[in-house]
Amino acid sequence: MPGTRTASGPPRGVRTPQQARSRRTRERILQSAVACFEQGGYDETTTAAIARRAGIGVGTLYGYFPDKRAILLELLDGTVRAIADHVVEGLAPARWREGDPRAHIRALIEAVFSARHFSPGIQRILWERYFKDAAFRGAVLRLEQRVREALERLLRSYDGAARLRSVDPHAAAFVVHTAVEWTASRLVLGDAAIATDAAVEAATEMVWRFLFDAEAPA
Amino acid sequence: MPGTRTASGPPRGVRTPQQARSRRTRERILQSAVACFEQGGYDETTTAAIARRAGIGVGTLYGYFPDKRAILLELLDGTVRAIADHVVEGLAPARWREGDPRAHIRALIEAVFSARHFSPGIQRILWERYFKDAAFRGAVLRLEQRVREALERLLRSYDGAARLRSVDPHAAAFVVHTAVEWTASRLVLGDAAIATDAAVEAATEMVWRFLFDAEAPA
Amino acid sequence: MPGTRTASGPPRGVRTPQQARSRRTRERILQSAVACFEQGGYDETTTAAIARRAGIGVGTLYGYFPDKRAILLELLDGTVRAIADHVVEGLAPARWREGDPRAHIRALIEAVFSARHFSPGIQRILWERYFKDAAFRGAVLRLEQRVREALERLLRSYDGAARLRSVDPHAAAFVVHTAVEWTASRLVLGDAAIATDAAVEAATEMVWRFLFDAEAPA
Amino acid sequence: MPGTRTASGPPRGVRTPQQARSRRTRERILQSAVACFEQGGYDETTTAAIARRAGIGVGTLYGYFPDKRAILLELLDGTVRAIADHVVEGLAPARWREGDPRAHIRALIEAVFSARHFSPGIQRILWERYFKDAAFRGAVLRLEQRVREALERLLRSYDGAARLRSVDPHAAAFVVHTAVEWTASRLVLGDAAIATDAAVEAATEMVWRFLFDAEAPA
DNA sequence: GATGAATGAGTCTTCATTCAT
DNA sequence: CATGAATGAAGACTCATTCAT
Repeated sequence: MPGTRTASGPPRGVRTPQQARSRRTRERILQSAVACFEQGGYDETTTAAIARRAGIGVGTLYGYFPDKRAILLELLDGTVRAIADHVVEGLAPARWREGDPRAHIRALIEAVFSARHFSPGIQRILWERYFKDAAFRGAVLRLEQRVREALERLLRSYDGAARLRSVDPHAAAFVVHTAVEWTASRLVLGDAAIATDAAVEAATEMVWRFLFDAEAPA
Repeated sequence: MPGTRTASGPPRGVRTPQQARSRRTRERILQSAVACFEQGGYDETTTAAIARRAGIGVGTLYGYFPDKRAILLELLDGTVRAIADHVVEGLAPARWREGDPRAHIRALIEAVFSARHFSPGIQRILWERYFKDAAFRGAVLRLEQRVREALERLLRSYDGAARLRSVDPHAAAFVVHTAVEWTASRLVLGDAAIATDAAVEAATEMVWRFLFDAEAPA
Repeated sequence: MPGTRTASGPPRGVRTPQQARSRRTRERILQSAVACFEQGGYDETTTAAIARRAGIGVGTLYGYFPDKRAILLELLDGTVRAIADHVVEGLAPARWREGDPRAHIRALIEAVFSARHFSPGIQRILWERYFKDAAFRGAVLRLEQRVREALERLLRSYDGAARLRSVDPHAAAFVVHTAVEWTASRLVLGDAAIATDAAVEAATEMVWRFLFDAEAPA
Repeated sequence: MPGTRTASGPPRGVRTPQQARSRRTRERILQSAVACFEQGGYDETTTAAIARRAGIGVGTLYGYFPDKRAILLELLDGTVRAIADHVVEGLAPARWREGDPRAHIRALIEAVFSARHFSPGIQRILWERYFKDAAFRGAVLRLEQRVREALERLLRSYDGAARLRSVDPHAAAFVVHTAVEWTASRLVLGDAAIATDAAVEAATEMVWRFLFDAEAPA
């Protein structure tokens, strides 16, 4: 329940959005923040700039968020958590009972890539903050942890498969997750001259061969 | 004006010890910078702090480096470039003509992991700056590019191999490089509760199966 | 527009309860202000905090008082003026015609001490503002002036007394008033490890000996 | 030893004045601060204003003092502590062995009055902060405590005297000190239309009669 | 009359860089 | 060459007050 306060202190800028206008203002702030962050990075973006672009006063902004960082955290929830939730869902063992594992892998990787494509600027800020802000890093780590655990659970559920028998599911989950995450991030950030399709295909192949495939293509 | 000579240049004999001292001062600055950056991050470290720890005045520091960022760039050369050089060397096709590919892969991955282990603080700063400083990112990208190209060249030199025939070497190089790089980085930064050995093993297995292996383990 | 009447003014009967409610709201604001001021000081207390604690909106508060300072001024009238009035009354020469002067002195000092004890927080704010706000200082000075004048008048009415003959009544009034006022204030604020009784006794003795007594205690 | 630091942190603006120019700059800051504080009060004075009046940049100011409050504290030491030291000295029992007690009293009170006259603006700020800043209040209280204790010690050393026998020295010291302190302060601040001489005389008479005199003037 | 969202001027403080000594 | 005092632009955040609903 956001907005709930324990004691008696002042509401330190947590104008709970109950009215329509309020909600719209809040939304405008977030959108402005994304645009500013994308353009100039987090540190370089001033709260005044966010407010100006949102067409409001600085004070108003502080009525909705306790500080600059809170805006970023909110953005994280809206973006990264959504991706994580989707991936965790896609890793539910029940889904993998039927159908081709390779197709499943490809679908998931594709989802990750396209999700990250949605707001490349946020990706950049995400990693920028990750190394500078311990609390932020913690939040990201928790989300990643959920994904890794879901992946590990899936791998363990396949324990009959030949390839998986000889691999530590914990380490495998870590490596696979890390590989896909970073490939997607770097690609989205334009750090490589690779077509997205080709990258998805290569990543899929790598993961599939690692975890499932055992036959040489003719 | 003490030390001013009319037109003949400084005497040969005096110069050398000065240069030696100069080199030592430069070295002290770099060491101090590493320590400071590791402790508090790049942005949070003031040039005054670096100078103090190096036992010199701020002005002196600016006699050796044009600005704060130059120190970091220098550090990058000393750390990241060394790793890159080593990896590029290890990827020379000539070396892979004989011996077990899996052993080669493992050796390289191990080298990357242990190299990055050497100065985890620098790793952190490396990535922190990567997302904030375009020029810095460019420098890193150029180093990475060299590695990826070496890797791609190696893959192409194996064109007879069954597995590699069905994979785009460019994309494969990108995916493999990205996966190993990030796995090593995150591990070094303590972002995962995985033993280094297990991670190396898993990464090796993934890359090997992706690129070479075609038989199911008995 | 509910409640709008054409041209006849509001009905007599309805007004009174509104005024009563108004008075109650006003009272609530003052009480809230006292509590807030005591807790955190004047400057640190925000108008929003006062309103919240009073259970009303900020705008409403501004319907009852033109600004923050006006609330304080009102409080001053309710607290300090009451003390001053009481003391002035107690200094009326008519009262001192009969009875023991020492008993009178003691009674007055006691009254001052206990009055100030009533709301120590207000005492703190009183002096805090005194030095910061010229208008406020003026208001306090006027109240003090009345007390000093009453005291001076009393002293002059005693002009037969031996001790008083050799003292300038104006200066004496100032010194006595100032001494008692500050002793009471500092004590109430907990700035000294002295029992109130002991302080009252000492102050009484000092004033009495100064103004009246001429015999050494046996 | 000001400027001594325990651990390794940066010297947070404590440019220790060892060079002549440095000392002069420091002095200029303090003088400017006094002038600004006197003119507009502590809270209202911005660090920028102090710097401007001192003819230096803001940053320079922060090189000499960690923050605004430190400047005030320094001022306190230079002003109030000096008065306290002088008074404590004047209260040494040895000095009172010979000579007229009344003359001693008068001399001390005169000293207090004239000392406070020296920098009335500082007096105002002193009391302004006293009620707002707990640490500051603590510092003042400690100084006062020293004076009160010296006074109490003096009173106890007189234990043969008739008047003193019937008075609690602790309470008496508190009352006398408080009375003189506040009379001097209020007078210096121009809060009363009394000539300084008359006030000194009245205060002296009050204290003397309280503590020593037992005979009615003929 | 009540409300509370919006306002924005104003404050302290930091730090990379320069330059007179 | 070394030094470190001086600089001043820049930024996050607060809060008394207003006014549209």
